[in-house]
Amino acid sequence: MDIKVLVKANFSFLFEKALLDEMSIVAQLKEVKKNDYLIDIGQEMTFMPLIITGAIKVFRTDDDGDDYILYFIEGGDTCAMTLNCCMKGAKSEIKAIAERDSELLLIPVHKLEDWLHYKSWRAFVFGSYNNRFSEMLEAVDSLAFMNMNDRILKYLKNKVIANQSEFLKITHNTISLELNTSRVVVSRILKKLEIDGDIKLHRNQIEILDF
Amino acid sequence: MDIKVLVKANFSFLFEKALLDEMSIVAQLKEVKKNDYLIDIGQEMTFMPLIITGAIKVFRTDDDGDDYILYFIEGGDTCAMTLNCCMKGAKSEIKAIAERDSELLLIPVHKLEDWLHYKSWRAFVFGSYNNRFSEMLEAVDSLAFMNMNDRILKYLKNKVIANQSEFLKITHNTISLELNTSRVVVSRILKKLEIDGDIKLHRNQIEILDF
DNA sequence: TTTACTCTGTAACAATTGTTACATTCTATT
DNA sequence: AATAGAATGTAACAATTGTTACAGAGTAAA
Repeated sequence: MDIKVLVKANFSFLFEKALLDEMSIVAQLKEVKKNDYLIDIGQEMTFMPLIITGAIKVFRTDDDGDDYILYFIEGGDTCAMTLNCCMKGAKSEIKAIAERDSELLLIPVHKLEDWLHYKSWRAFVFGSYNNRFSEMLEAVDSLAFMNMNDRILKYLKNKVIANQSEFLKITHNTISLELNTSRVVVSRILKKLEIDGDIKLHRNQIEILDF
Repeated sequence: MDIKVLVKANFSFLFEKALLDEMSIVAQLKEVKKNDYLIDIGQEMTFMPLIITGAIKVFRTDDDGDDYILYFIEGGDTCAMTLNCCMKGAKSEIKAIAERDSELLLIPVHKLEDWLHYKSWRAFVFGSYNNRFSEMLEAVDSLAFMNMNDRILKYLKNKVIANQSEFLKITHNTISLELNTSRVVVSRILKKLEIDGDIKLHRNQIEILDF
């Protein structure tokens, strides 16, 4: 599809005309499949991704390779980490994986600063920072104040939003890896959630009921 | 003391001359005492604080009033949450308390955007966002990957830096409140850290040894 | 010095989370 | 259909963290 049409269709409510035009020239489309890596810890960012369709999940990883999911990013948004890295040419502190098949618009990093004279771009950049910040706070809230039961339920609900479906194609093991706990703990709690009527368990699939 | 002198003395290595001049005109000095509140959750920001001397600690609070410390901010920096809030006129998502007697420079919020045409200001604002982001990631790391023992030790070491002293005037109970655990757990672990030779315990004071 | 209060130490126990082990069920492939 | 592998269920136990209870030490104020 034509980039110009894509940009206009997806971002005309966000950005002013002149910026849309500039964007059409430099942006390139990238299509990724579910579970494709977008960026890993230590890698350098060369592009800033704007999400057109789909969803991305963002992880923190420790020295042992253990992961913890921070948040999902959905259509019309970007990754503040990119902003972070692009600004100082630093290396990524997170890793990002496609939660499902997604379309991204890639913007060369230097444009990030070039475009700050556009009011709409400034609003977008700062807005993205703020959204990401709020999500980081949510992540801290979960870890600092909630028990495993509630954390898993919250995780599942966020996943419903990211996938726009109450039928989640996911295994207990994957959940345990994304929340940095063990598969047995996840199975135990999911069974409890099912008994409590919050979810319904199937093989490779969890149905979220109380939504 | 004269604001102009203060601004120049503390920020001339950060900002260009024209900006320093503007800052001298609109900034006002605020001195706060240890444990003074700077901002609480739900409050609106009216000023953006730049820290001249001292240190600020930033907390997340849940619905039950339980706190969890996110990070310390030291001299020459600002609170990205302020940036966050100032930008959209939103209410604070965090609370901030003086870790020790501190001097702040208060900048009216609308200047934040006005000054974005200064290259040095843009660098400062984005740099602050990035620093805060990194510290949020550190907070998540602690919660997601570390046990209580290591979290307490890390907390103490950060406190040493914020206070520029290995002799921390603090009670076990205060630590438990800032890390959202219980006093007994803290006492138990501190005793272990003392046996391990990491710290030395005194009444109302903890000495950090392995620094 | 007595009193009241805060701070610290510690034991005993409870609750939550993590680990090991193994059985069963489902699915894809041969 | 037989087989192998993945996914789930669950029991038994371990480790970590949280709670309750109480004793004793230090400190400030009467």
